[in-house]
Amino acid sequence: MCAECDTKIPGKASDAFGIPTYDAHTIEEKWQKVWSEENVFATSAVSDKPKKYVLEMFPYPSGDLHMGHARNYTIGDAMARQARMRGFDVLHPMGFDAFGLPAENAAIKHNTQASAWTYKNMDQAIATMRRMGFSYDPNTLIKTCDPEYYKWGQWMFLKMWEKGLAYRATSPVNWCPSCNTVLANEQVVDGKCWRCGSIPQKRELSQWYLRITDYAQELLDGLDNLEGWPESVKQMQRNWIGRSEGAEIKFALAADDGVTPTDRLITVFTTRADTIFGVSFFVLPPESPLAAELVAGTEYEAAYLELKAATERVSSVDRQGSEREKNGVFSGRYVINPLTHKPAPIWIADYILMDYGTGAVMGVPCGDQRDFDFARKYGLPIPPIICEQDDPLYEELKDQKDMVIDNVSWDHAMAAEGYLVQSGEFTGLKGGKHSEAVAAIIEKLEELGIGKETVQFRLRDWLISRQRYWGNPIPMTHCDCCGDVPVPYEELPVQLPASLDLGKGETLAAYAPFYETTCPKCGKPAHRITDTMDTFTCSSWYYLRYCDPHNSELPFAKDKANHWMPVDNYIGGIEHAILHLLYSRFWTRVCRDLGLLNFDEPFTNLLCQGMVKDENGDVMSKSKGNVVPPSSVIEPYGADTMRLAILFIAPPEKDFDWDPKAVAGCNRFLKRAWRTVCTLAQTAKDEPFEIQNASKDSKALWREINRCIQKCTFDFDRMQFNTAIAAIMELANAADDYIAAVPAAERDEALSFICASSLVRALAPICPHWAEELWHEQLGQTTFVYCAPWPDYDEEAAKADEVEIAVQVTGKVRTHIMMPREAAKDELEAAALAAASRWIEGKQVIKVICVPGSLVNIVAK
RNA sequence: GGGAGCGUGGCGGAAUUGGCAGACGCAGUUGACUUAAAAUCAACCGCCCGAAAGGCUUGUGGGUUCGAGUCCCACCGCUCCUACCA
Repeated sequence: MCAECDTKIPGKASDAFGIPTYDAHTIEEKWQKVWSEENVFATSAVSDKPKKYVLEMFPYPSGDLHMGHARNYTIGDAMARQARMRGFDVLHPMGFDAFGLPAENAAIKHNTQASAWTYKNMDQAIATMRRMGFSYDPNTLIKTCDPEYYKWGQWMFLKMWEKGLAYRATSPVNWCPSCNTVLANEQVVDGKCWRCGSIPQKRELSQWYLRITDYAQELLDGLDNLEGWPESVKQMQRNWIGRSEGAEIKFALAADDGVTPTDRLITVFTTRADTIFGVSFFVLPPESPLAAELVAGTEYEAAYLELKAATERVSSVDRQGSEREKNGVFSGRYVINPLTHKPAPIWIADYILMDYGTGAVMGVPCGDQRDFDFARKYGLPIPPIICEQDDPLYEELKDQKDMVIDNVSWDHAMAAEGYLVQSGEFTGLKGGKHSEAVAAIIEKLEELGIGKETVQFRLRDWLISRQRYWGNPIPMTHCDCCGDVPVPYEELPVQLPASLDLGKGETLAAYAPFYETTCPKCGKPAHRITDTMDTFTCSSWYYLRYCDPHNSELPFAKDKANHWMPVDNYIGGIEHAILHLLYSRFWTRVCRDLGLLNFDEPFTNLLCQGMVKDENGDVMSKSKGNVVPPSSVIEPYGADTMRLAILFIAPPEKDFDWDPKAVAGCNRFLKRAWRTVCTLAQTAKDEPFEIQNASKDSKALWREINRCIQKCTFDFDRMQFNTAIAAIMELANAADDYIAAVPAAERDEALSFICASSLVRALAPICPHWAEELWHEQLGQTTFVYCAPWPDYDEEAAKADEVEIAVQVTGKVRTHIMMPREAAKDELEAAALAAASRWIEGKQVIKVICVPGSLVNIVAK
């Protein structure tokens, strides 16, 4: 910059001391061009070095990248670059999750093609990635909407079909009326569509599923071994899989007299078999076909139909929540309790779900709050069958022969812990989930052949059909005589037609050139399946394709996947804790069982980065108008300041509030450290440092260098970039102290070089352009700093010869003494006692604790 | 209702895992340079009392220990996830 008029002076500006100005834009453009031309980010050749696969979750190209992407990719890029410097073979790829509904909506709005919109956005995102200096191998750039990629998704679908892992079924599904498609269970978030927030409707449709429930137990067990995953994510997956241990129990339907058991059995699932003596009613959901059958043609039918209609009118979001009042009607029929042989009335109620367990529940108001609420509302009995041992009720009821059927003083169900009463031979046993009472009663039921121990999962099969255009077509045909017939492998991929006019409302289902086909089996005219696959199928295996991105024979070669996988560091947002991360764990296991690879888990270490919020701690959003685009930092300060700020302001897993002042502070540091390196470079010589003859100042700086690199190396390993940067700042401060204290002519040339080169290399993964420029122009290096070795450190050299020892008297720091680092315990003790004489005078020293190199605690009374 | 996590200066956050709390940075105060401002540089910067010596301090209360931000128990507060899942 010109000091007078603030315009930029072309060429290399420098100050009175011959130090060039730090001009971020010029050097960033310069090195981005060189890196690209020299193809320096190509994946390292497979060698005998250890491998490291660093992966950031690929973006959906909905526009340009935002701060969340910038943070995600900066973390990964720093990891990948440092791993390369540490001597790993590194795979660091990037691509795009390019199928999806926003492209269709944009195409309609702007009267263009979904593909055109998608490719344009991808180009823009690629340009921003380049401007950020990210080190992606361009050879791995996968776009999931390319036929070379989605062909293999279809291929794997067919393999799953052959193994029975893909199937078609008709069942009630979540239909989003705004997106005009069905949604997977995982995609109904808070009772709303995950994408648009509309409330899905239940529809009975024939849809395609992947059998993820076959892997429920394995997916659950696998979590225990994922030590590199955040506990919160593992817990979310555990909850989602939702394993419940319990029992299935058969209740006989009573004949019309209400007391005589018939042969017709109705099965319930319960986790609380111990409470079976407290069953005072029985409940079916309104959607239950059995419920409809029981009331058909009876006086109860009208009330039932009304309840059913009312339930259907209530949206699923309103039906959820325990606050909602429970509604039910009596069916007129009874079941017989298999242990008490007493009848219980069958009710039909809206708080029971058709698709969990067996779709029938035994009502135990004493042990379950929901059943309790329902019983109170409809005046059903609440027989006490469980209570605390110190409750007077316990003594009263434990030997009771005739059933006491209610205790009107109760206002809520009993807590889980308690002991059984009024429960026949089981009275006195401890009840609760997994209790001895549960075990005893299940044993009894099994003996009688009317029940068995069983495990229930909450996880449902993965519904992958989408009635949308911009996705991967399901490679199946339907023939009137042969049924569902797979498209032969040699005809893959089933190509998406490019010319669909979405603006005119054309859909795949109504587009004859797409759906008209012939049956691969019998050759007669047939109908192509027009559903496309959920985009989460595309993102469930992209990390495998990166290992072998151009394979035309297979999705990926087994040896390449086995070499690079699993991903060593996977970085992305917590919003994928269930959806993407669970699907990918499933898909990897399917690939394993198809013989495509040899491991179970795709991601060894997972880092969920926190959100980037605005200055007030609010989430950035277009509607709030508080979005800070990456360009607003890159333009004034450059990409290196942006990268430094993102990593320095907060640890990666925490949310961070955008603070423009702190960003300016990071830019200030880069400028200051630039001057520090340039100043050191003026007296630098690349030769070994001789510590023996070094001055006191030199020795101190040498120690700081080693301390900094040790700390930095440790912090990179645990991905705590904020403290790594703090250590680099400390070294820069120490170097400034050295420069201030020692005149240029007296500076140690070897040390000057080592210090400058350590600063440059330690910061290189974080601020690569800054480092590359100084590495070449100030330190005269000819290789790329990207390929330079990570600086070494000497643990011994990082320690001071003389250390300050804290002297405590009974746990309180009173004074400090300087001691040689290797001082023996008795020396330390003697020195400390002398130094602390003031505080221990007249007291008796009971004992002295010496922690070498740190402190002495004198316990005195 | 169930689960997970967190609580440290004015702010973001450190603390080598039981050993000197507050690293590093932001903000702030004072000074230098400047006609002035910005930028830059230097010093200060948890709270209280004080002339000094000192005392207090990691949400609150208790415990273990020579020693606790860190471990244990109880409570208070916040955040996220999940939910008529039987």
